[in-house]
Amino acid sequence: MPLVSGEKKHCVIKCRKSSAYRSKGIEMITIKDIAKVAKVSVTTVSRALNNFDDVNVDTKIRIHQIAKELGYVPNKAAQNLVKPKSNTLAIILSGLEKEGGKDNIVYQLLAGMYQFAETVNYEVALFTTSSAHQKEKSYVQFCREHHIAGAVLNGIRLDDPYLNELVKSELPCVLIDIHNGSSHLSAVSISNSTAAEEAVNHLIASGHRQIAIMNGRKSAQVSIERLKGYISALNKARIPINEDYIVSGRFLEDEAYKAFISLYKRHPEITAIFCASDMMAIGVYKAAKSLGLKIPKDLSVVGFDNIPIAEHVSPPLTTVSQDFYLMGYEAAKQLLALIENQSENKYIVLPHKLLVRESVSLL
Amino acid sequence: MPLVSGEKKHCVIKCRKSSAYRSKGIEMITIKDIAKVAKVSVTTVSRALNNFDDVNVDTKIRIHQIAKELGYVPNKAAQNLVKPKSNTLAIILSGLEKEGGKDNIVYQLLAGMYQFAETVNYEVALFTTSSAHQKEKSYVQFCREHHIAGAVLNGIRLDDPYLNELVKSELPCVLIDIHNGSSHLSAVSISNSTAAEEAVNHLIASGHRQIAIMNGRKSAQVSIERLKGYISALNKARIPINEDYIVSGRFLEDEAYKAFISLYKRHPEITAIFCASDMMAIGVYKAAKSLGLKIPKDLSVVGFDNIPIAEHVSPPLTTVSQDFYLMGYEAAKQLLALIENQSENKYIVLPHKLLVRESVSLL
DNA sequence: GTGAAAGCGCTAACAC
DNA sequence: GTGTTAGCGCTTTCAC
Repeated sequence: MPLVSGEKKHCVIKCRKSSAYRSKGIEMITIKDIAKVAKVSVTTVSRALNNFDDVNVDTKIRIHQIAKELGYVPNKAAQNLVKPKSNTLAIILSGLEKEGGKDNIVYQLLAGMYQFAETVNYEVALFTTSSAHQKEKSYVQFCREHHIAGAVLNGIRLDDPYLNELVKSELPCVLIDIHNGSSHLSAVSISNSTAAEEAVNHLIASGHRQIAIMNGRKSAQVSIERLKGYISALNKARIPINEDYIVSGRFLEDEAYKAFISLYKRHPEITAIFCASDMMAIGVYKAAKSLGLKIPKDLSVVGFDNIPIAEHVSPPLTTVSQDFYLMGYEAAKQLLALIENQSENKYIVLPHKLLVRESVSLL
Repeated sequence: MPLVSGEKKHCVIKCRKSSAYRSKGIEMITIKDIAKVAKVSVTTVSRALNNFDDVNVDTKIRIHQIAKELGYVPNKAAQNLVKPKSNTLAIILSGLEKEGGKDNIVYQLLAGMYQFAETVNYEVALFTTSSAHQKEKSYVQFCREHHIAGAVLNGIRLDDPYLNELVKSELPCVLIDIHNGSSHLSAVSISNSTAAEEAVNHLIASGHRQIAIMNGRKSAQVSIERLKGYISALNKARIPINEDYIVSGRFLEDEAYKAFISLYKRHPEITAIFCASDMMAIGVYKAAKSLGLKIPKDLSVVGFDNIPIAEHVSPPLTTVSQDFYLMGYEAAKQLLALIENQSENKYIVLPHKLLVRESVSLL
């Protein structure tokens, strides 16, 4: 049928042209092009490229060869459209702010997650709930739009309006630092209360009795846990809790700075402070300096996180170390389990470690 | 025509089902579903949702309403498949390594880029050229697969095998820290040679004559530029260049530590060192400590980058500050210009600043 | 072992 | 102002 063949030719030429246009000059080779050169059908090309074994070995080799020569690159959009399962994981962050990266936490999380994703041949997409789009687009929406298999969430507040939607949705999810008992949600974190308790115990063991806590945002579950640990340590040592000693720096250096100055003015009897993050500990260091207090002689401080700066401040900061790289890695791993094995949701508790440096004095 | 209507119903039910399967329980509402409820065609729905003005206002409102009620989320894959222009930018990093984030540079770049992308309603995809996939997948391949409009590249080596492919491809690109004269490539960086020259001048002005340089990897263009600045400063001050004073720490703290110890053993007459990165300066700090050298009394050091740690080491590090957030922002901006306006490629030079702290002594 | 054809969700001519 | 239709690139029944 020469007529049909002629029609086909015309069609192909049209396709080529439109392809060239659509990607502004970057010619896109499709399986159709390969099929044409190899003189087989697109079906065969597809099967060959996907290494099906119901295709002749020679044909397969030939097709792979041609694909390579033509510089064929599969079109993910087309694949996504047609494939039931996605192979991309999302990491959803509360935000990527100019001042927010100093603690290196997000970077480590990302690195761990990418590392794991790579070993299992998954891709990862990064989504931030930034100010501008926050109102318009929810996490679930983003994930659906992008054909995402599941998400790891970090830095989400307990009162986040979209958290609830997520819990109700069926999207496989792993929460970092939030332990919530929903069936398709897993969680990973260290034991924040235990870690905080150890930190405060260290202060107590060093002879301190007037111990304050610089806590983080109330809307963060870790703040709640760390406060719990602080209270527990004090209780066990039969040290009365002074509500006045509990202040918040909202995880911010500057806020902590201000909060400590105000606290110290009211309570100069304080000899030690436990900070729920190293960034806040640094704020306290600065406040102490401006108050003329020497650390650890006049004030002992313990931090939390072990960020890169912690070992470089003077005196080096005693702190609770967390492995955020591992956390990202494990979160991704749990996510995959949720996605692939339909496995039960789990709550993974990672190890932590109290790093004793030089910011605590023996009283 | 009740018959037709009946058929339609059947069809929709089928669609629903298969949709449910494909996304494991997450039911995907399509414009077809909306069309059915609104009793209009998919075209009308599409036009309404995209805010075309050739659709009746009431219909439009009604369709938006229904879409909202049904929880409709557009399918990006389908859109990408059909739309000629993409609205996603890529940021390609040399790697996301466990130990690599301490300097906070990547985070700032990301933050700046995301910030800009958001203002212009673009998305951004992050791609890392990690060890495992490096051989299999090139930048260009990734970008084509993902229907990406253009890319910002950071941390690419001059000898990167894929850099060349990129230059030859027609993908709009912005290189950070590499100034290359290709027509569809823009670049953004500070003036590294000038900045280095200023840093070394500061050392010279403080009375130093025996000045070493701890340079970065040779395969990085910034290393070349910073060395240029070092040489130029020395030349202008008529201080002879001693090849032995030029060592490399490959931008790594540990390498710099070792390199400095070895350098100092050979040349104890050195009174100052210019480091091409703060991380290396920190390595030098440690080396100095283990050598029993006091900074700045016995050794003056100037760093480069102004990473968060720099102000916290003791003594606080005098360094050249770069604004990486701005760099990411500008890179994305240039990329957009390249993509949209078909604008000429440009080389954007960002400002830098010598931050004098306390690591340099007056000789 | 291979091909024809349908269809994923969406947009864009083109007709009415 | 709205509907019909074709098609984006790919995978996948189902025939042969």
